[in-house]
Amino acid sequence: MDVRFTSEDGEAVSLRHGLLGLLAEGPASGYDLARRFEEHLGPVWPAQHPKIYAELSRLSDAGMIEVDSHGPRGRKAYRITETGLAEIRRWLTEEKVDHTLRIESVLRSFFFWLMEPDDLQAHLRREQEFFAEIAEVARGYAAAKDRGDFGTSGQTRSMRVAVEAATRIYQALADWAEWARTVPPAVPATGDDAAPAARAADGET
Amino acid sequence: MDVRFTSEDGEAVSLRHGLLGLLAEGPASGYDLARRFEEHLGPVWPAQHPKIYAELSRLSDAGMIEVDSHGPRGRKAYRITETGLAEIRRWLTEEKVDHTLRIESVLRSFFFWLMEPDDLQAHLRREQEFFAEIAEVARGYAAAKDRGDFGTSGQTRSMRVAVEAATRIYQALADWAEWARTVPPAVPATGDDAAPAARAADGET
DNA sequence: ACCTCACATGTACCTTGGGACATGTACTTT
DNA sequence: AAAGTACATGTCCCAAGGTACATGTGAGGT
Repeated sequence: MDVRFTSEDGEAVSLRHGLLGLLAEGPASGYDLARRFEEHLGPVWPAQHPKIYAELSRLSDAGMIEVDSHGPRGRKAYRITETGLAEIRRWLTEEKVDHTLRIESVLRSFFFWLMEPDDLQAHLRREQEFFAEIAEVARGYAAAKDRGDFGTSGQTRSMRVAVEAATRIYQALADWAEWARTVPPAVPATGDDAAPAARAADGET
Repeated sequence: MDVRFTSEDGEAVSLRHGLLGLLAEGPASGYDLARRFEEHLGPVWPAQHPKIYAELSRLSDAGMIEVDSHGPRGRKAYRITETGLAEIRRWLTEEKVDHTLRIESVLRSFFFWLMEPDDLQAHLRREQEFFAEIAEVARGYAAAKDRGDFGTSGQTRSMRVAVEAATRIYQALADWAEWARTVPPAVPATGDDAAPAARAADGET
């Protein structure tokens, strides 16, 4: 077949491999996958069902997956093929990892100096609470896995590893937000005007 | 003016506010911004110059920025306007934060069970080294700021906060990778075949 | 018998992101 | 004087993401 998957040099695409990975656990329909994406990968990698169905078609055309069964209301479950399994294994071992973070909270922090100190404090408090909360949820989830609530299969162990990442990252962000609240709000500014910027580099043509 | 920025309900767009934020520090050209994006926000928020120029045009049309000066080789420096400054402040204080992580390393971990134990160990070792390395770089950068190498302006303090986030997150990821290496590689498998999956739902057409 | 809700799959459109390609200018080195 | 490099701005196209819209089915309640 001739389907072009990776533009020329072989860049990776996430949704595709996410779907292959989930299908490697066993057959599932687009609907199932949409839910599992939301439940399991949700906070880490969002995916909407239209994209999922579209991607499934493409994967099917490429021979990476095939229809496993037809169910009640038009339900179509897909099964991963040897080709698909080989592809996700290749991706996991050979394709280099994209390490960019893309965390909006962090991006925003570059511009904290533009915020009123009070607004910033309130913002950081909310952020801290939020991150601490999901960190706690993640910890609870990790504990359940450690108790063996979900068995000891390879999938479960991998989930456990992923959950550990979530725990640590969210906790790190919660700690960070807490720490950030202790950073003094820069020099006292001019007094009458709270806007410290926008003048700079006085005009020449 | 009538330019529609945020599709209906007011969703945020990152590049736009990233540019506004950088311009709030003072006038800069597209070229400058492309470099600053790469140097400062690089690992957190990648942006290519074509997008930057395009976005600058749009921001200019919207009255958020305006041409500040013309330089040597067609160089056009932009300056943020009051409107633009108000917009980024509004974004910072009013717009709710998107907390999704989108970290490929973590996404991959969901599928670690598909990897050969040896490959996985090698992978985790590389990941650990990589994360530890940038964490160290970030720490060095933080130390330089703490020594006051870059002054004590609001911008610098915000940068310091952002760097702290990078430090903590990368360190968390390094620790996570190290921890993950100690997780036993699931049940011993069948012995003759190292591929534990892909059979499920055994074949009929 | 009807209604409603969860299940299930898709199309259409618009925006965003990324890479390739194109163009031209000033400075610096040989 | 020529050549190379860093500066500087952009167009074009395709892939990917996100939202809205459209459609139909089966199970369970009233």
